[in-house]
Amino acid sequence: MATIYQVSERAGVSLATVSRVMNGNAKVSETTRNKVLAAMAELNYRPNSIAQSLASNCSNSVGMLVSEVHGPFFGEMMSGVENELRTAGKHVIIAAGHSDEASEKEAIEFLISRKCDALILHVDAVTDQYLIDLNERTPVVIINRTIPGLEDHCICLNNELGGYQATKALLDMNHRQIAYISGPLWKHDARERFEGHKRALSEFGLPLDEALCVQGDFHEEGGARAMETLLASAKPFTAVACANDEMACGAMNCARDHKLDIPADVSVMGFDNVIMSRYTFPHLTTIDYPAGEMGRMAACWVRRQIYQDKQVKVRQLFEPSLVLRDSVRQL
Amino acid sequence: MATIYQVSERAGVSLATVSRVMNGNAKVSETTRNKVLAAMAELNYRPNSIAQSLASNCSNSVGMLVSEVHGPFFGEMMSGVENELRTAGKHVIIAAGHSDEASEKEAIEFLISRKCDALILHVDAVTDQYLIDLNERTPVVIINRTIPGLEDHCICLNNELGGYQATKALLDMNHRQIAYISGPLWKHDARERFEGHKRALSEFGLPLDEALCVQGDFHEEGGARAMETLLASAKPFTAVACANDEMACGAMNCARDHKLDIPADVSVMGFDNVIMSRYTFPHLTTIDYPAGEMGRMAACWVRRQIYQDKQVKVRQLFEPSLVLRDSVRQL
DNA sequence: AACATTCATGAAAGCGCTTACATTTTTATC
DNA sequence: GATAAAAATGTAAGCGCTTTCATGAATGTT
Repeated sequence: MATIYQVSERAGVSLATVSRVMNGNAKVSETTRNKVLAAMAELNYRPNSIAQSLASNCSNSVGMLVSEVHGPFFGEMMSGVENELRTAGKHVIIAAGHSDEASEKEAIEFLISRKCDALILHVDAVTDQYLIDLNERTPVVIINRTIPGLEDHCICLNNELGGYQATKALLDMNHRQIAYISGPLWKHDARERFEGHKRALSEFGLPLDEALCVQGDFHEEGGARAMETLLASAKPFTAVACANDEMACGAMNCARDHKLDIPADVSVMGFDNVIMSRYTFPHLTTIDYPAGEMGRMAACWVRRQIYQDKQVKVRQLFEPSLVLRDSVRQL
Repeated sequence: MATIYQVSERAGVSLATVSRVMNGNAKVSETTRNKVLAAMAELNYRPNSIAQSLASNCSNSVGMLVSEVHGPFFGEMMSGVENELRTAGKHVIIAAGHSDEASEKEAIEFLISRKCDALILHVDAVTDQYLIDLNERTPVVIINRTIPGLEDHCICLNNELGGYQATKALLDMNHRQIAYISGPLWKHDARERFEGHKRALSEFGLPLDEALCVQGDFHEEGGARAMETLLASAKPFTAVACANDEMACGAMNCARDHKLDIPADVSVMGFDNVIMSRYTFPHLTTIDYPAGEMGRMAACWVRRQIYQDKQVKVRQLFEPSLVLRDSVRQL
């Protein structure tokens, strides 16, 4: 592997000059630039990115922490990040936090030890204060969470609005007895979505019926279990809004096991518009969460704020939107 | 950030000694080791991994190339890799190849420029020879493809066997008119699965009916289109084996649009046992592809062969297995 | 006690770049 | 053509580690 020194020798110039033509940040005469370029080509020179990083104190890498590397949701997000960052010549180091505080912190330390220039985080378990302190150590951009004092580092979906839209859609289709399967309420997004649900109800002058609200776990099993609970309670309902698509699937399966037809007997609303929701039967009516685009924006944030690429525009707030499919019917 | 120099100063020893206690590869007396450890702790010292990489010529990073970062299949695989590698203190750089030759090559060059110690590749578009040459430049482990001459670098699923199992299962349930929706036949895995299908048929003394074989694209749309073609051809069939789950979903949707009940009117067999297959209606009977485990094994290969961790065992050949659910019925 | 071994440590030369500063060359100005 | 200013290039000091080789201390041997 050729080094910058051999290039400089061959081109008959100094190291510094070669470095200059590589980085294009200082004037080099047309003649010498061509000599250098020619030497590079002849030697098939590739700069050693590690040496560059050490000398420039910039690793050109950004860490990304997600709850789980698998899972449709994060796939889209990582895909958006990878795409955007690679076109900028940066690379993504992936780590999983498993929604567990110790594990999230450990993953973050790992990424820091890797000298990432910035961290893109989708974390649940860690506190706001931790993130604020972390940001002092290394720049951070946070997806799907608003941290007071760090607002300009957050790429968010209006979860409350999504929760509202979901229940509003049900209400607009004349449902009045609407059950709700929430996510784990210690997660802010779960709470926000639930808030939206309540707002929609109250807008229609309906009280929140505690007996129709059950907490799930954002997974299929939890959705099924929650549905079981709802069905057992004997409280009648015509529709159930779920805080994510996986739980909606669980709920649908459970309902089917009880010989209920969807949507004839009960309508089901999801949230996230995960790929899978197009494959369920019936196809799930849900709220779109633009995860890929939000990932991309997190990457844009990094390009702009860390790599000083002021060309790229960043959008921080995203709006969910209703996706009508077949699991909800008009009453 | 403290450097090794400051640690050595504080501990009253030389740089070399500090380096020795860090790496544990040379004898250091208990006394000095403790002094150094203490100094490290006091200074909250973290070695600079970039400097380590430059000096040791080992980046501790491994590149992983998948077709798409999203997609359930690759999520599992990346998850397996990430897990295994992180416990070994290495990191994963992710890139997407989009099943396109130019794009795959570009991604590989990108990973190489990042000085990855090894590359884990899931590629379709690139030739065997390219991979053989590539392996001379940088160690490569290949998932889901057998390269002649590079067999010991391959982590494979017996796709032919999977194809066989799928059709055999259908035959065992007394289906005799079995349609087949293949993947794009320029992909080896698609070809292999198809071969398995043929073997099962011939084992039962059945001829391959060309009119019942149609080529799909491994995506939902292609599955739907293929089913449309099959239905239009007016050739009767009682079951359809699909080369992956996504196409099976497309086929099921198409069948449903034609008022056919699954599995009463037509049985559908998938392949891959992607997460989604548990959410479809009816739940898809399919062939399990242990993608997560195979990813993990690729990582183990790297640990063993590249990082010389002879503790870890590597398994290179994986067997698919039948997952019985609800989309296939006994005749 | 003299010598050979072994063990622990230190000195210093890289690894392949970037960049501040110094020097030389070119261009502009009168 | 002399001088100043600007532009191009070179010199060399890092960046924070690893590792070879040399040195000195401790131990063993007779």
